[in-house]
Amino acid sequence: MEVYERGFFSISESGHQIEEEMDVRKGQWTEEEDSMLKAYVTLHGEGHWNSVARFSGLRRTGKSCRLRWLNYLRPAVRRGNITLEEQLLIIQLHSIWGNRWSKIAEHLPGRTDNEIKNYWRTKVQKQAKKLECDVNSRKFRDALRYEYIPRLIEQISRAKHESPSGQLTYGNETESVQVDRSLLPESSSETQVTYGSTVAETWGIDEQSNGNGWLGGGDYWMESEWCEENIWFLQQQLYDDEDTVI
DNA sequence: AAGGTTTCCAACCGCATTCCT
DNA sequence: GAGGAATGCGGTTGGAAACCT
Repeated sequence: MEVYERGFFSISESGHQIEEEMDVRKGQWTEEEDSMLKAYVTLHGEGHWNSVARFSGLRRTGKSCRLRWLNYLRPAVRRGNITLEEQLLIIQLHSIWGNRWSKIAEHLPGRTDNEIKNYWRTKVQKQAKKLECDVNSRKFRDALRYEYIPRLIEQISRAKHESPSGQLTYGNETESVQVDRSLLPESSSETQVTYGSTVAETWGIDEQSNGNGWLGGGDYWMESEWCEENIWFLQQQLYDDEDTVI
């Protein structure tokens, strides 16, 4: 169903402000709108979104055009599931920056802040809820950092060795993700996790195994790792730590 | 098969920040 | 420097798809 709302387009033209009232379309973008936006931006470049909205023939607001381009149409945008390495990065970077999604997204080539935010809410927060603790609580963070992630890495390594070729399936990725050492928290003597290197290095994964350092593309989604066994394990850990972790 | 519920993600909204005149 | 427009960011929501009963 098409949804229109009466709204104003406001643009600067030759130093003058022009405002025009017209119907503004809302809701899902159609293929036709996508092609119009793509064609316009390809020709004129990014930016000046209100002008894009006005002159491309799209009955959308500048904001809407910008969002659609950045989150969906931009050639650099990676589609598909968040890879394991990306998941690890997100968890790690979130522990440093919190909900600063755009900042986190800067370190995940082709991923948008919106995608990362959605991932966090639908996957990570959901698990925190299952564990009956707040996603931002020290408990949950420590559980992830000291127990869950190393355990995850162990499982990956095992899977790696169990695969017939001795290698993980990486898919067709060509980009690699690295974590800036300065962005990482201090390493802890209490954990086997050592921060301050590439993610692969950090968790003992052989970066050379696929020739490009990318761990993604395979079937190693976090979803599959949040199995009952892991939930149980984390719950036990949380209860065990009840007195020691504030 | 049908209806209800849950999940997921694209897109909207409002506020903050940056840019421009 | 001030004011207004444009852009960016993070929280929230609506609805389609998937799943369950």
